[in-house]
Amino acid sequence: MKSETLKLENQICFKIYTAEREITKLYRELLKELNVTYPQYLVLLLLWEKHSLSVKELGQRLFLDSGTLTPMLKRMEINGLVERKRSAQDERSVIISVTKKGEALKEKAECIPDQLVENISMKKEDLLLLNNSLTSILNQLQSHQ
Amino acid sequence: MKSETLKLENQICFKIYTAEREITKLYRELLKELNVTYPQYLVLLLLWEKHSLSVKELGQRLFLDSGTLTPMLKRMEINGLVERKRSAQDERSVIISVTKKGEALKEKAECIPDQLVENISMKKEDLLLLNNSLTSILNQLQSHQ
DNA sequence: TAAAATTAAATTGTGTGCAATTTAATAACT
DNA sequence: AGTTATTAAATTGCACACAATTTAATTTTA
Repeated sequence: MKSETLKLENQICFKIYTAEREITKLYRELLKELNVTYPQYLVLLLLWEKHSLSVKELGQRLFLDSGTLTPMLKRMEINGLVERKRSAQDERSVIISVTKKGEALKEKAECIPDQLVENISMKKEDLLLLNNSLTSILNQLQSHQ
Repeated sequence: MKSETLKLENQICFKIYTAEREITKLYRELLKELNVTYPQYLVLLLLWEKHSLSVKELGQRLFLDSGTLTPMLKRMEINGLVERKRSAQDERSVIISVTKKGEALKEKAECIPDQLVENISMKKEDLLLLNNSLTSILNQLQSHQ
């Protein structure tokens, strides 16, 4: 009885590990035209909403630290998608804002969610179930910090 | 109506992306004593069952290619966990076998699934639901190769 | 206010993960 | 048999991801 649960646990972790890479692979294809990675796309999604966010705020929303964000944002800056400048109010903070070029990608990206739905092609009901399950396990995982 | 589904899609992908990192973080803690990473632990799980597998077979089971496996297996070899030798039957193939030291880790690892269950602490019923949902989306994702 | 503590990014170092290419061995074909 | 095609690893190059440390700025506190 117990060992079933243990095996199941392992399966679930491995499946999440595998699903993450499959999703990244799918996004790689969909984002090829925009010349951005999936994590960069996540940053853009936030900046298309808010225009400007500090590195700290981006980190809080994406659960990423400066060790990941700093070099990634520098690459996005080099590609002309974002600007980085120190906050005048607090010189410790770095404000990231989306450039016109970055803003322009929003249009090209409009079709991506549709394409994603096509590729995954699951019933809305099943997607809701999956969403609820993921919310539940994320709450558990993140409750330990 | 459609746009809700699209948003949901994005949420699910981001949640899987986040959950994968939270799970890896949890495993990092649990595997610290064994001095292996989560992907290395997955290799060991297979080798504890089969003792010897080719790089190709490991890749098929873990959905990883030689670009990932070769350097990882070399690190595991350096740490004395596995041996790598060319197959006599087919010199193209490299056979990975677990060493005594690698075998010895199996005992230390016995408690990991229990600790995992403790940390996640979800009802078996919810775990089954999540497992089914993940199987479903993985089938969808992997059906496109 | 001066020293100590905290905070935000950046940096350093290690380990994946994968596309693309290369190398070597085997299989298939003419 | 000799050429071509295929296959299995390895290699190269790039982009995360994160622990640990460092640097600089701001707060807190004595």
